[in-house]
Amino acid sequence: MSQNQPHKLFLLDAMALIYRAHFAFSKNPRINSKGLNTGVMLGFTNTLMEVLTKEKPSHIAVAFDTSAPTFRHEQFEPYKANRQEQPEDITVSIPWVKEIVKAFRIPVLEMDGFEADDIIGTLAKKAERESFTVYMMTPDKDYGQIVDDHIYLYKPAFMGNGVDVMGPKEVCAKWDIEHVDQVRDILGLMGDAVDNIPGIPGIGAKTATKLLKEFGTVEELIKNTDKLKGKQKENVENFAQQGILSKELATIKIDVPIAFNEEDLRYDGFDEEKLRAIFNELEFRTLSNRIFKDEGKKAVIQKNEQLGLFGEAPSSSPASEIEFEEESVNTSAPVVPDTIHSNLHHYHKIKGKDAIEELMEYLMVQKVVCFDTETTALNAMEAELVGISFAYLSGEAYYIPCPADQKETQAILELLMPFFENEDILKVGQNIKYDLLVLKNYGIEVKGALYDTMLAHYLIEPEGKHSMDWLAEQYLNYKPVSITELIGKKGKNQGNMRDVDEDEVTSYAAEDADITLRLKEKFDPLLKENELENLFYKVENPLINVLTDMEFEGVKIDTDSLAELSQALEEESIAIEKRVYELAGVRFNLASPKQLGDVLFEKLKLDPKAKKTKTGQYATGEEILSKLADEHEIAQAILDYRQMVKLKSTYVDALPTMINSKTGRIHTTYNQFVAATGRLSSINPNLQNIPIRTERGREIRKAFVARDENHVLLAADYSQIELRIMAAFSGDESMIEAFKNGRDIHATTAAKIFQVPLEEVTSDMRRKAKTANFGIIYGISAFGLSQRLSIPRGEAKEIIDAYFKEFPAVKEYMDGAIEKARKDEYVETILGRRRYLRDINSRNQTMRGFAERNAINAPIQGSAADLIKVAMIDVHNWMKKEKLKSKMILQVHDELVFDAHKDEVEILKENIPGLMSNAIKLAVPVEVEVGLGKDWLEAH
DNA sequence: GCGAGAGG
DNA sequence: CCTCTCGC
Repeated sequence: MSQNQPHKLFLLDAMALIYRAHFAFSKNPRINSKGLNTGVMLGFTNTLMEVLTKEKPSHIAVAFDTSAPTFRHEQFEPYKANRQEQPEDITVSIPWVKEIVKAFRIPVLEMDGFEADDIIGTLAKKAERESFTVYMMTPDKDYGQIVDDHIYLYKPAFMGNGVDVMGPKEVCAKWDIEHVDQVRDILGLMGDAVDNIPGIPGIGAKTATKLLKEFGTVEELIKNTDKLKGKQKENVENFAQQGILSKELATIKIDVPIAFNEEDLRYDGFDEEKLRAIFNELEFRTLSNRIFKDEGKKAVIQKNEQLGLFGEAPSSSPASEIEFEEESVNTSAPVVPDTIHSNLHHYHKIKGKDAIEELMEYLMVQKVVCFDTETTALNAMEAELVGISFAYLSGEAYYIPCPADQKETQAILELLMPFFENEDILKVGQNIKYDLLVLKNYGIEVKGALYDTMLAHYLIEPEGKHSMDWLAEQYLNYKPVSITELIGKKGKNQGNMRDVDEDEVTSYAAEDADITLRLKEKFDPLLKENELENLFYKVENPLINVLTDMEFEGVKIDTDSLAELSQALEEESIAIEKRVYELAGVRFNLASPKQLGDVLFEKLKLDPKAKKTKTGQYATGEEILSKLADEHEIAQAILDYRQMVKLKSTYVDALPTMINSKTGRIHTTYNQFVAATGRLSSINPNLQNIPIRTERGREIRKAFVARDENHVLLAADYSQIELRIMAAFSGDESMIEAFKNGRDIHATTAAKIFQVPLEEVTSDMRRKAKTANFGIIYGISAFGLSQRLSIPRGEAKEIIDAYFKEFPAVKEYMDGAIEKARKDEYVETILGRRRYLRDINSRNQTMRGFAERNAINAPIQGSAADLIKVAMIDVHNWMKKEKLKSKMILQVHDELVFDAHKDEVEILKENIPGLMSNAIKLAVPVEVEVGLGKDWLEAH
């Protein structure tokens, strides 16, 4: 065999896997029509199939114990005597399992006088010498002693735990020992109740570890009892022999007289006829369909052939070389992703009270359960439930259809209520806020901690895609059933989940829950590695509940005043449009920047050096038109027209159409996954860009009103929060000083950079300083500042130089941030939220510059986001604790808006600023301003 | 997909 | 610097 071909040997401990399957099915036994309990056979076959498809061993064997006594019984009579009588189901199942293994054309290894451990231990060591990578598949911890550079302990997935592959490092870490050999010493000292290995009395896992750290082996310990004290000394001395014997019993033999013959263990595919016959006998119809179905067969068998694994596939196939150079099973991803057809799973449809109640019994004893709702709409506030899926074991999921009859659905939910309201079960979901909101509309308040896989990935890879399909492919090499297959492409003609065949929805929904759960397993270690656990568990996940409540509440708008405004804007914009055509001397589409550009710069020739956009059009942006406005009436008219059209189309006319017919209010959706800096964003509609700067814009703000006469709007906003964070991070004395004394920060900045007393700061100086302050936060350049202030680049540079001279710590901080980014390729916020800046070392000036500005801006903008997120959680919890009637309804980056009950205005005003200021401790005072009013403009 | 403009 | 929505 050439070195190019894979040497990947899997050795399975049949007995251990059989016991495992037995216990997995002991709660709900599977009895076939002949009264045979087939749970063990099914569980074992599934595990075997999973190994073959997922890990693609080149060689494989299954080892069994025999009933003959082994050398261990001869050494120590009570060995394994403790073990209860083997359950009858297992005794009956063993011959079946052997037949199944044989039908897979996998060798069955057994030898009188030796246990499966010894056979596996011996073969593992022999195979390693033949340059195999060996995986010992067993949940039995004793095998740790055999683990070596190329021998791994492969614990199959079980009860919610994913596959666990342990090399020497992991084994040593698990027991806190120096060398894997010491697994024997540990077991020798502490004993093993299951196998009735006695050990030394009074020594458990902890003491064993401690003693071995000092003495290394059982033998050395016994020689040095003089270094022990008291009862421990006595025990070790009195039971020395028993300790030595225990170690011997726990030692897996590696010199069993068994030959290692490579060719015998090579896996060549299964015997279809035989396997079919066995499955028929056992009545494994689903499994049979899956394996023998044309698609399934292709996936299982041909995939392997492609990889050059089986038969006479050429050994020089480049794909196979690349594919199998990998050492670790986790990285040897197959080329073709698994799908619902090729992957092993059990997806069940659960219907009827009895079945649901039975499922509930299982759910209620879990610690971690994933669920997912299927609905009729994308908008959670308008969606009806079509079904709910649950998963708590990888590869296993349940789907409960919910009928269109809402009474029946309500009755189903009644049965599920104890699960959703259980405080102790971790609820896992992909974009779980959606599901919470759907359920909330059915009157269900989901309680207990949440775990959103989308959110997990957002923290791990802030700028990545977080859709389930994408994550499944990336992390699980799995291609889920696509939603378009079920309900068609997005858009007008997209079907409704309600109309899809129930079995198809079952597969789809159950798969979603299953995948989500499996993603969690992948993300857990990544969150830990990147130190994101605190942010994830303490901030982002708890925030989901806050956002759910806010979205559920929504906000009231005054449609009458908007209708009036619409009318006024309509008339005025038509008048201005007319005026523009008069001035231009031609009619054209004013709403088309392309046509406008041609009219302004080709026909009217307003600017011979007119700038163009990257697509070759003339640029007609606000900045450009503003410059022309002094000389040309048309420019100002266009600006006015644009403003009116913008306000009308984006707000005045759009908002009333977004009112929910049931609640009469507007419910935005807060997106927790899109802003790379950690901010929230708001869509459908975006309530984070409601106008405020212009007179007309403020009219729109006035239309956001309190819920009724008993309420007012209360707005609380952080004052200069990003600048304060900059001051705190840089530690700049004079900036911190200004904040501590509550001075006008922009005026103070102006006084410093223009070298005048505070009283002599003009409004123009203040404006420039204010722009400079914002620019600093954005990691600005002299060019950027000159643009914003419409001043020459040289003057802008002078301002920046003066700024850095007056605030030297700010300059240092900025340089340090870029330095850190260059080293780590990421920057982070106060709570450790990361932003990766992989272009920071790019040779492309533009890309590098962009990354450098981000290195400065991201930690500041992101820390401000961290702060308000924590504040939202704190305020929300406080309001809940106080059982207030008032509701938090909006968040606009540095501002929170409340629908405040008039009776509670005082208590809110007293508590909210403090909760917001103290959410995270900063080295500068954090100020919060509170306003009240019947509408948002007045409150702000 | 882009330009423009609303917000922070 | 970060978004979202509109109309072309």
